[in-house]
Amino acid sequence: MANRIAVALNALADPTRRTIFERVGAGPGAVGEIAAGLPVSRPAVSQHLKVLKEAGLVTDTPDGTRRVYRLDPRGLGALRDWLDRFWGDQLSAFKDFADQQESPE
Amino acid sequence: MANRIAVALNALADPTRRTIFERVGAGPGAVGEIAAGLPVSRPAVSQHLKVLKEAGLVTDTPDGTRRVYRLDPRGLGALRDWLDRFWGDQLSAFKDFADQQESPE
DNA sequence: CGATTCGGTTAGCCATGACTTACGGTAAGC
DNA sequence: GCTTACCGTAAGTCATGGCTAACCGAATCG
Repeated sequence: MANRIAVALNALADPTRRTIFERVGAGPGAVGEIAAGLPVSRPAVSQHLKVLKEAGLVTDTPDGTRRVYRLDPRGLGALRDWLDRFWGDQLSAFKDFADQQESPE
Repeated sequence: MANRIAVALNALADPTRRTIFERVGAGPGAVGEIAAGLPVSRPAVSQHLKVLKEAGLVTDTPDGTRRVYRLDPRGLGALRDWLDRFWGDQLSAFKDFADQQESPE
């Protein structure tokens, strides 16, 4: 369970992979289509999609020789649940304090 | 703005750093206290805390020679907002489909 | 069935970053 | 003031992983 979070966070840590993920989030697409709008090669995109798939963040659907990728709500949901675990007492207590200090770099 | 997300996700991607983050989430503590319960050296923890701090995930408060770290709601909030952006039409539409298929590996 | 297109896989190179050891700096205690 | 405790920083080493180039498999079309 905790491992699920680890894999998901690790997957979203890479900038290129995050770009691919957001691209898929904007609408389903094939590997070639996604790679066309990126500065990396198609195999690189394929590798990234594999990582995202194993992280439960995207799913693939064969369509002839093509392969359409779309978002997978499972990974997103797990991440969200994990984040919500930190909305505890001390956090909301500190929230007021932080809102006042608000140091704009 | 998008950079804020990048830094936060990158910070949480490392297992050791995520352990430290969860430890801080369980309650404020000094560097030595946190390092005592981990298999890595104290400087390593210090470096990780620096990354977490720059990511807006924790804040530090001097207390004599000690330095107490606690959670920072800003980073968490930014991450949550970013995640919520993916709860769009296609995702909720796919949600039903996914619930039925539910392939338990 | 041969040619084409699309995608996943492998091998290898190279940059990033996590870790330890050693050091310097500051605040409390005798 | 001198020692002790606590922490951050610098330098250096080593493993992880992202990228490309080349190859192989599968499905469509003539």
